[in-house]
Amino acid sequence: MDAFYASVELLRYPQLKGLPVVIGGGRRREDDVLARLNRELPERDWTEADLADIPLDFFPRLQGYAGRGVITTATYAARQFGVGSAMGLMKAAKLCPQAILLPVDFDQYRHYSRTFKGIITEIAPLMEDRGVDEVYIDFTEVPGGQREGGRVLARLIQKAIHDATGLTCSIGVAPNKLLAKMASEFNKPNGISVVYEADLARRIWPLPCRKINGIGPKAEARLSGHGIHTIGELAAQPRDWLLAHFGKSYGAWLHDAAHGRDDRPIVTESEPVSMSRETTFERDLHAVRDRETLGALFTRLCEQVAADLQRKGYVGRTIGVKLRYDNFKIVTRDQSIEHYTADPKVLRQVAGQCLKRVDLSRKLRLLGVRVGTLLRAGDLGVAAATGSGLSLVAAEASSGLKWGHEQTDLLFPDD
DNA sequence: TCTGGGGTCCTAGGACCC
DNA sequence: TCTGGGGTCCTAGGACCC
Repeated sequence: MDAFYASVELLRYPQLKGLPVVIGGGRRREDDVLARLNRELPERDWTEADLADIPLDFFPRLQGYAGRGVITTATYAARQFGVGSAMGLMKAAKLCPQAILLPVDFDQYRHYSRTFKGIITEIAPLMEDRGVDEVYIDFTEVPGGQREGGRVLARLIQKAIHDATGLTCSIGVAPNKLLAKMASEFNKPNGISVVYEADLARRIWPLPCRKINGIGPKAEARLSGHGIHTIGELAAQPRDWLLAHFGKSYGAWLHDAAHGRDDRPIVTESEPVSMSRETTFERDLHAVRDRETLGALFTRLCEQVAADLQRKGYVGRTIGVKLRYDNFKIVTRDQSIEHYTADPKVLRQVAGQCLKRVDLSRKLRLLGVRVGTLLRAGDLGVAAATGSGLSLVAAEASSGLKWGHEQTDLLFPDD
């Protein structure tokens, strides 16, 4: 299989090119650049079309930021100061106060995301969605896909995306998804890298283990404890040694990954497993002292999840809560119920029961509500009828009359 | 001045069933 | 007194990714 990994760079203001910019936060809507322009320079009707004309002075700065937000993404100029994704904005403000702070605008991202993916599927239909700004493509069967090792097709996709959106895009091309993802990082932003199997030792092995998609901070630390820092050092470990120290499954995967082996196919369709909503409070809350605030937030989270389920056409039957205490410890509780639902009242009731099973003496920082074991709402009747019927038939076929009859009552409690 | 929100997948123990 | 093996479902926690 030949794979592409493409990710777009979501920077839309040409006048900010080369400047330190961070995107994040989101609570301070008054920071929205267009809103502020229309308030302070009302003689012009500022719209999306005028983004390139916005004077630099009108962009808010990171300096003085107060709040719990984190950085979603940052320009390369900002990263020079040591700021980057997932860093707290207040810490970033210390490192780079002059950086421009833009709020996250999910509606806008979704719009650009759809456009970007639409363009790609027109050219190469086998696309795997990996989030708002990233995709894998299998271009083995795309006409002309093999020219210059895929570079020609990559340039075509880059140009089409830029023409339609003004966004730049980094692309990695390799024999599989693992290597394509690593290749896409070689030449950012707006670059194309082609990595062949023969390049493994020269281009992949010198990289830190952390560059492998699937090795996070914990695994990196453990490897480091064994003196393993680069992918080459990882590849040099005997397979049996990795199995012994990292388990049968993860150890084998580590060994394969270090040797550039990956046979995962491109997955073009997938069903959601769960849906959730969570919120970090502006200040830590106490279950008793802030009971009303917390109760209202809790109800709202349930309503939001219910609305998400309904909008997307799903029901679920495992309902749970997530709490993060002021010491950052996370606990979860969930409960499966008999009937699938997307009813906010049912969610609130069951989630409320879950909440009773956790320690509420510590102050809370975050509260979340989750629904799992999802089913398409349209398949609800089908599952109730044929699902149960089939299991009954199977039971009778395998064990005769011994317990087939008593099952009948259990399987159709409401019919 | 600590550290968002929305996901997936894996592990592991216990209940329960055959 | 000691004792199987396989399977599924449920729950809790944790690593990781975008």
